[in-house]
Amino acid sequence: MPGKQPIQNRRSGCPLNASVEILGDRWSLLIIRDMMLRGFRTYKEFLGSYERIATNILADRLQKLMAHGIITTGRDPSDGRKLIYSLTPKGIALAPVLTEMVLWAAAHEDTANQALVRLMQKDKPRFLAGIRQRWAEKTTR
Amino acid sequence: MPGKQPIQNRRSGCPLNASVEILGDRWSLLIIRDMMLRGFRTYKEFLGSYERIATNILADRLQKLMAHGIITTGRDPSDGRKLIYSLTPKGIALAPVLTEMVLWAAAHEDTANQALVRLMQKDKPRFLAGIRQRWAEKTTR
DNA sequence: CAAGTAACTTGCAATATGCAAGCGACAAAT
DNA sequence: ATTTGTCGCTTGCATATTGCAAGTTACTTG
Repeated sequence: MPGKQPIQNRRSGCPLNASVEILGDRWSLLIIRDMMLRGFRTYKEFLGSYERIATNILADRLQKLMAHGIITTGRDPSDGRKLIYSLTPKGIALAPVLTEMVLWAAAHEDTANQALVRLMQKDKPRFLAGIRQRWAEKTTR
Repeated sequence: MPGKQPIQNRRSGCPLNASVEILGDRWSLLIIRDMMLRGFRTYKEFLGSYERIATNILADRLQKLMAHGIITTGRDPSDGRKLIYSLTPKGIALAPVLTEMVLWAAAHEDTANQALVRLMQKDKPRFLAGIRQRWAEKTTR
C-alpha cells in the first residue's frame, strides 16, 4: 500500500469532504466511468463521449486526476502522438462508488443502460470482481 | 414506489451522468451527510457545519435537493421561525453512495473520523441498516 | 514534404461561487 | 407592547469556473 496523499488545504478532515473535493464536479467521474467501463484510454476517445466535454475542461480534469494519483499516463509506443491514460489502483478502487451511484440513479431517475444496471443488481460482488480483473489484465500486460 | 423523475435536459441517459448532474458539486453531498449522519435538520445547523457553506449557496442547494425529491421540509410546530428539513426515501437511499465515498477517501487520503470509518469497514450492512433504522424512527414519529 | 491527426492552449463570454450586508417573520425579554 | 434577538433567507458585487471556438505544436501518413 503506497502512502496516502497529504492533507492539502481541505475545508475539513471528513473523508466525505475529501471525496467531494476530489470528485465533486460534473466531469471527473464520467471520465473515470469511460476508462473503467468503456475501456477508453485516449484524449480523443474521452472527447467523443456522449456528454461532450469541452477540450479545455478535459485537459484540466486529466491533470487533476493525475495530480490526485487516480490516473497515470504514458506514450503509445506504436504512435508517438498518442498518450495512453490508465487507472491506478486508487482509481480502480472507485468502482464501488460508481456502482452505487449508478444503482441509485437507476432506481430513482429515468435512465438508460438497463442492461448494465441489471448486471450490477444481480450480483454486485461479481460485477466488481469483473471490473478489477479486466483492469488487472490490461495493466500487467 | 413513487414514479421516477422525468428525464430533464440531461447530457446523456447514463445513470452515472444523472447522479453526477444531481449530486456533482462541492456541497450537496455534505448537506446530505449532515442530515444522515449528524442528524442536522435546520438551516442554522447546516450553516454551522465544518466546511462553512455560504448562506446563498445553502439556500440554492436546499432548493435543488427539494426539486429532486431528495429532501422535504415542514414548519417546526414548536417554533414558527424554524423549518425542519428531512430526507425522503430517495434521500436515505444515498447511504451506500456516501458510505463508499467515505471508505474510498479513508483508504487513499489522509482523513479524520477513523471511528466512523472503522464502523463502516467492520460491518457495512449493519452500518447501513442502522442509518435506515434511525431515519425510519425519526420520520414515522 | 504536404496534409492530417492527437493532444492540448488561448481568448472570451456566460455562469457559478463566495463573502458581506440586509430583510421580513416570528420569538423572547423587559 | 415594544425593543431586542433569532431564523431563514435574499441581494449586490467581486472572483472563479465553465463552455465554446479557434488556434498551436508535435508527430504520422501518404
